Amino acid sequence: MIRVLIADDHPVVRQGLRTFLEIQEDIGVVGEAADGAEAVALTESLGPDVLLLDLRMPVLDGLGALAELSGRDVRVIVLTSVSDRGDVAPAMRAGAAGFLYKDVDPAALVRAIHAVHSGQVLLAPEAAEAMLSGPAERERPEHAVALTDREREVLRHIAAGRSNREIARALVVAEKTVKTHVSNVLMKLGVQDRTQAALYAVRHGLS
Amino acid sequence: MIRVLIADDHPVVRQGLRTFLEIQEDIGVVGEAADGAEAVALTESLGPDVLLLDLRMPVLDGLGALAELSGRDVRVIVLTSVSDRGDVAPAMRAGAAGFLYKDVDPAALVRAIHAVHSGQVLLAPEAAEAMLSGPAERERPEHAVALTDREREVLRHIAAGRSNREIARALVVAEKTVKTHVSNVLMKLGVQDRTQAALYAVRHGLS
DNA sequence: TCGGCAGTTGGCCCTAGGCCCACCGGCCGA
DNA sequence: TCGGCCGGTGGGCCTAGGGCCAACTGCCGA
Repeated sequence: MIRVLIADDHPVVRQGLRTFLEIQEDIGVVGEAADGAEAVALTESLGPDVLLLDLRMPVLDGLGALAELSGRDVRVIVLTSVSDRGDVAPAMRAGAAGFLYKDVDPAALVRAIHAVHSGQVLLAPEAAEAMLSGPAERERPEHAVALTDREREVLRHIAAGRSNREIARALVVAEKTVKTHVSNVLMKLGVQDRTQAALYAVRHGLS
Repeated sequence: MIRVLIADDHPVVRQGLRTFLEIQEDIGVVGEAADGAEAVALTESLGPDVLLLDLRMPVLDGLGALAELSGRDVRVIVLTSVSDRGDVAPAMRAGAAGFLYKDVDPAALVRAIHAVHSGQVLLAPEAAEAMLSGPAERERPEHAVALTDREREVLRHIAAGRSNREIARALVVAEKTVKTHVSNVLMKLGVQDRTQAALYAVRHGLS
């Protein structure tokens, strides 16, 4: 009997998975978590064999949960609806044993649970491709994100770890001007702070 | 019915695999090849769905056969007895959809054939590890830098772009505690702020 | 037993960072 | 000509971040 914990912020998804998995002979659902932190806590208290883990969740996202669970005796299958190539390698590196998308055939999901439970690692085709092409084959979302030349320049400096003051000195403008550009960059990238912007730049080859 | 071709230079192995696979309901063995070149030729003439391919074979080895079969409509599972990490990435890059060792549990092999036939990619644990550690077998300067376990954990969260408050929530400690760890991490890494620490972590494979 | 290490937490404080308002001038296409 | 875009700048303000002090507990080896 493989004990499975389901972590997804959508109750419908959790219910659907639970219903389907519990009609399997040798799979039992031991619990459900609605966010990453709860997933970690329940993993510790319930001791599941396999954790089905969404990536986009509140409080603590899937990658954060993976980091917390590093070293734990649980096999994690990432089950995500978002096809972001940039998620695959970090998730696998953080310890995921499977990376599947939510459109996976249910029979294939059951097989994946077995495979992963037996120690193997399993990837959806797109995820495998993302892993194989590696970090070099990055999208260039600056074309999609529409940063101005100046904003791009400021982002490069952020991604080099510089402070606003240092950037202002380098560009020979007021620090206030840099702050304006930084705010615009953060807004356009949809991130909260410069650290996330720097990570974004590195991950998307903007640095 | 999944049509399988078996390529291995040992008759006993071929016979054993054929016997076992043919008692499966939905798997049929369409042929056996004793070397890489024969594997390629039979793949072309018999059109199997899945090829079980040994790596160490005469005439043309497994990697060579993979290169020859590139673009063909066949899913290849490498089944090798040799645990050579250096074989994994080249095989996967050459188009293998699975990488297993000959000590694989027979039930797991059947599942692997199904998974691979459905388009997924599946790796034995050791093979997955070889893929993840990658060619850039980076130094792990955390050993040189001497971060404590907790500091390393906090650094991972920083490198995921989280705020002190978020990290505190995730680790179930006071924000003040996180700030202390962050300060220690910054000092030990010799950086000024969290952005630089995050970049350091990413660059040195600590994330 | 004692000292060092790790983890935790508090008080205090300063400033870098980021948001919200506003304005200016130059350029360019409708 | 006018409006939008871009780059530049200022005022004001709040808080997240980080440094500097301190203290406590538990663990473990000398």
